[in-house]
Amino acid sequence: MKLTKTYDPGKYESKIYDLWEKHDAFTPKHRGSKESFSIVIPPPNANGDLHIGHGLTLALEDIVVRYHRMKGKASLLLPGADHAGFETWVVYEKYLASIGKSRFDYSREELYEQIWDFVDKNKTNYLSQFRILGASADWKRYTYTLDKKIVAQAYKTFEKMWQDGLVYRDEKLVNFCTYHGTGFADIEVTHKETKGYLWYIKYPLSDGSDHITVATTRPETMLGDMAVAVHPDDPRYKEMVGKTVRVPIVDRDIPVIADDTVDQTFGTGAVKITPAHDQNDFDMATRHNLPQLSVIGHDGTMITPSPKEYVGLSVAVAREKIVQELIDRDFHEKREEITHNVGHCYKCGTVIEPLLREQWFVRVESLAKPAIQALKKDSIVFYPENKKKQLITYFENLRDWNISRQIAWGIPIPAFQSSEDPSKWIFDTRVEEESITVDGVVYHRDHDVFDTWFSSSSWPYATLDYPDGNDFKSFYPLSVMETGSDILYPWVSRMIMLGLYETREIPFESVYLHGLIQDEHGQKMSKSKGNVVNPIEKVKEYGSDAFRMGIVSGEAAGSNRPFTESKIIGARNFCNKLWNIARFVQENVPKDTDPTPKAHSAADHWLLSKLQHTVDAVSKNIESNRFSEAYNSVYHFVRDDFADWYIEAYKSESNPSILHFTLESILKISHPFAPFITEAIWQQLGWSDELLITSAWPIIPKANVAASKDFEEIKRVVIESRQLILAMGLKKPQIEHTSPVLDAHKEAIARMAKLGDVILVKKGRGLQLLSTKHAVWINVTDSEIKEYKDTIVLQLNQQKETQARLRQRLDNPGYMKSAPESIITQTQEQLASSLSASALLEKELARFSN
RNA sequence: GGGCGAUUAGCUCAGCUGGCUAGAGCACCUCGUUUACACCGAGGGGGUCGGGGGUUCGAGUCCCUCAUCGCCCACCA
Repeated sequence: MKLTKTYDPGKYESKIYDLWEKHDAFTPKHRGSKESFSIVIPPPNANGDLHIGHGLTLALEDIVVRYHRMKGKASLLLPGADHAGFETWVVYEKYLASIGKSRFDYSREELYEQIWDFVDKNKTNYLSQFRILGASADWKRYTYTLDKKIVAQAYKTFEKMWQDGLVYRDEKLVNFCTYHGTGFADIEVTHKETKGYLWYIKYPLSDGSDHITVATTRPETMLGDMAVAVHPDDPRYKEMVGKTVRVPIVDRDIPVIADDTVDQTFGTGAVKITPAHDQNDFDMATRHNLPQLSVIGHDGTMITPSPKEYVGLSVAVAREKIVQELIDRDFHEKREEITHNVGHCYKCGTVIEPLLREQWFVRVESLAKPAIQALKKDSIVFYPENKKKQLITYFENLRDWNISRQIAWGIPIPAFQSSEDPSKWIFDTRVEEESITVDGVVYHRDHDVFDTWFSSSSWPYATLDYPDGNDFKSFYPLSVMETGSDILYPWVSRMIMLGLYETREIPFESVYLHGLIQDEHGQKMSKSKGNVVNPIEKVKEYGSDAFRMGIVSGEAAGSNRPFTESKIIGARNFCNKLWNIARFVQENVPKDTDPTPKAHSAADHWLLSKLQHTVDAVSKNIESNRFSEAYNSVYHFVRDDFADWYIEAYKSESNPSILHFTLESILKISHPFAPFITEAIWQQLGWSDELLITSAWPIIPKANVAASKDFEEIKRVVIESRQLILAMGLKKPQIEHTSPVLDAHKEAIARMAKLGDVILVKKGRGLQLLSTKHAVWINVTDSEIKEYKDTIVLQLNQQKETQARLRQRLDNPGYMKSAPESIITQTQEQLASSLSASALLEKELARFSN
């Protein structure tokens, strides 16, 4: 079948994807290699549409997987979806609000059911988007984070930790969003520079002898103050340590304590301690055995034991009222403006309240230790490398991990509390029951659910049917974990810890972290700014292949990068180039052509050697995760070497076997980047019964070096002729030369440089070319050369400068002593060629000296 | 406060372990429709590689320092 004149992606893409699926091409199979290669896709939120970051993720992962598949390895790209606990919860709450309801209108069970259906309905969206982006994912292995096996794995992990004493229940400060009514892990809190006030408040000594002034940004928490702390060496307060002060308004006596974490230079050097509402104070209280007193509730309002007139007020209102009362009663000294960091809910922006709450915690120390060791031993390779060090630091400073979340959407925590002894909890997976009876005692289920990251931390092995599944044996540890650098801490860190804990192995051999895709001006994409780029729209506009190549071009591990539409356009144009090359080849390769490449001409040898370099470079760069470089190699080989030089030369010197072989090779090395168009061409050519996607990565026969150098000379003659023709305004001039090599390719040279004729002579006339080792003259008149004199002078000067620089280098004893021989030889050759060029130029000038 | 990174052509960025006469894409200028392609081809202009210092025969590349920008972490009340 003949190819149409232009490539229309919309006409081919979905058909090609169907073809792959029909042939089961995504199922991992060994094709000549015993090795396996595996990537599990970081599961996107099942409820949402894919964004540009997913586009990048899928492009990168699919490139690698397609490459290894063609290398003959059993290659797995495992797709999945995330129930995305809190993320989806927020979306659903918004939906409820839009229909005039709220979470308080339903029971937890009702909410869970509703959200399940809600997600199920939206899920199809992004599943089709995976296909549009060309992901060669094995759909038979598709996994959802609420699938039975994933939940079962989460319960197994929890149970194991329970038995190993790694989970415990404790009343600690948690980062609580009073709007969403749930706690967060430390990393889920966003700290923002916020303007506020620093209030100076007088706390009188109980004996009435004096007072201490404390500075605070949160006067309302003074209702829960349990101490005033000063630095032990602070001379201002030495006398007061051990005495008590009376908290204004509530008139409670609290001790003055000494603790060396107090900063003497901040505020007054005296700090009020509110253990129930500040992490720092909580830690200090623990050290000094102080009790905790909660005065703020989980809904963000003041609670008893605050004075009656404060109970029920929001924190902000209570703050104003307290300050006013302090002023009225003369406890207020002054107020300063201050900028400080305040934790906010990353979703709704509500100020996070540290509140006391009983939660499940994971003891991280014994989990982090093996992880640190593994990283220090370089068991996992990081791209970029520096992320490894950052992760080690993170592990070393990790606090215990709060895994309870107070939302309905998620995996219920399999723990039940004794109705007789509230401090007694048992592990049980009958979470569909509200309460259970064990040994005659009734137990009530914990209503909280797991932090999403807790269950998704087992993703690398739970998806592979750990511990007994075949997939686990074949594909674990994963070859690469490719994900966004923003989830290095919340996800990657935990997969490493839990992977080591459960499977005793690292979960993946390497980690590739991509940066954020920003808009064209380097701004973060966000709905409110209206600068969000939808990958699916770009695919519709330019084709899936163009999107992939455009998004990969310029990609470097770890760094953020602006979205550049022009790169996608460039890639689209490249697709068209591929298409038209194929058309040319199709028209010029007869049906019965022997596909074994047989190089005859200089161009043939040159092309094969370039192709070999390209295949090597592409392989090497993909294997070292340098995707942009790999793509560039393909791009330049196709455009520059094959299209601009070989095909042009081919029009005078044909060799169908090389054309056939090279096009096949081009389709193969382009396939990981542009899977659709390459397969479409492959199918249309009909040269092979197999699919391109499962064909073998090309092996290139060795080329003759001397012959391929001959073509380099031919190129030089052509290029310089073109330059002179344009610079001197010539029309189809002829060139004369003394070289049998050039003579053998005179038609190609004449055609490419648009020359009238290429003539073999004993001694030529006109202006001699500088860039080739052959003696070549472009046939121009003396008067034309004379007009060109200025340029000749310029060129001569440049050559002289070059020579001076090279001579200086060669005259330098240090250089001659230390530089490697190859570099010295190179310098000598450069000098020699510059000298011969300047000799020619001087000869010309001598002729026109007057 | 700590850590990490960036600063190279008008724009967006490559430049891996020091050898570069500093590259690419887009944009720009000139020329061109030769039967694959105008989603094209040929040619060209444009950078003292943020400033300063150092190591070296040699530095965009290594070290120090300053400046600017960005990101992450952190309990300065």
